[in-house]
Amino acid sequence: MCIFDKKFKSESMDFTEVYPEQVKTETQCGLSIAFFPDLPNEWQINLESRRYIGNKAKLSTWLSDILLESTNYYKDCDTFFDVFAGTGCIAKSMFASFKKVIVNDILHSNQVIYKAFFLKTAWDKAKVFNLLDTYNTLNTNKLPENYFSENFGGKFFDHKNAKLIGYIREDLEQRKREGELNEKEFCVLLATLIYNIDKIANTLGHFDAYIKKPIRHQTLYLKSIQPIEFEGIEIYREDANDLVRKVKADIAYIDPPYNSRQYNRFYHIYENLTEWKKPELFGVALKPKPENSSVYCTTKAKEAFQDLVENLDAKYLAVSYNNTYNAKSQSSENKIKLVEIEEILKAKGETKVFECDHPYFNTGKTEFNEHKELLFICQSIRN
DNA sequence: CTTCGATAGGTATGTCCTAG
DNA sequence: CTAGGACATACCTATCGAAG
Repeated sequence: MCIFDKKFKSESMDFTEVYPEQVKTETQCGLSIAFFPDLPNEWQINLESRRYIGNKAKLSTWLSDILLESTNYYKDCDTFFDVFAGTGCIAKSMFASFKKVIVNDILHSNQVIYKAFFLKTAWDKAKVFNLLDTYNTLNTNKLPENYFSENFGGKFFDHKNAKLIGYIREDLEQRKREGELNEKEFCVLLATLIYNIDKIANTLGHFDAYIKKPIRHQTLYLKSIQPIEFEGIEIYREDANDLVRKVKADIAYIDPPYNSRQYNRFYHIYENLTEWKKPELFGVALKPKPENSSVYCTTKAKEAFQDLVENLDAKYLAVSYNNTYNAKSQSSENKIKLVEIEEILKAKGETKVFECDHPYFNTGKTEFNEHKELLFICQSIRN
């Protein structure tokens, strides 16, 4: 058994003193030490360590600097509202500066991730550790076939890992049903599963398609996520245009999808795993019937954006944009033009634009010689 | 101490098909 | 013809260790 069981319960434990031994222990007993502060990054799974389309993690310093400087946040701003929060990285970077941070995203999986990382409710860490330990030491050869392995085995994951993932998810469901896990504990475990399978998925970062070449086996080992709990967090899973009619904020950050790529299609595996309703699946990529598609990925994007801005009750609006509007492929072309964004924001209030050279990543043949990440800051004219 | 090559990690688009 | 969905995938960069 692991020495951690006992030590973890001790409030006054000196982490630095026992630290090198603990790192070794971790690999042997499968118990994650990710909840311990001051450990090197390779032993933690952070909110940022996730593959996600349009991920703003690398821009968060630039973004928050501009945001905080240009909005006088320290004088009269208490509430930050991330309307399309995605990974939640930008929202997290605001915890130190605001009393209240509101996050919203339509995807179920992102919801679980916010609860796991941010929610400040009581949970039994030792229980979570022990369960992860159990999962990490399972004999994967003896696991039964299940929904996940039957559908995704040999495709998005190798068969062994798919069986393990399906087994763990089913086990979590049962423990939740029996009241053995509270919501926070369940979310931490499920988010941990999501973050770890992200690392071994047979894809190029999303689940719109899988790689057809033979799958290289990688061991699935669950390293615990490291929550950053925040008292002032408020979590929603609503249509952005509905939600803005209900909440108020000092600063609202708007980073919608800008091209026709639907996030619910990219991350259907996580949605499936989170909801665990075992839906019927279609097509080569085994996606369920579309749910929670975004109007921002369609030709109605401009109208939706206009409606959003008009109804948003915030002192400041910050809007992210990049100039990928001349892509060769129609699917990647921005649905809202730069001038349209400017126009809509200017009607709302005084608007400034900031730009940053963002080293673009591109698998295609379109050349973005001057790829820029833009940030609009609009000070709302309050009536 | 410097350079080079291997490897891991991260993120985006190209292209075809079909329904209306 | 158009829009959106389905299917498929590449390339750049940071890092680390070996070699010079």
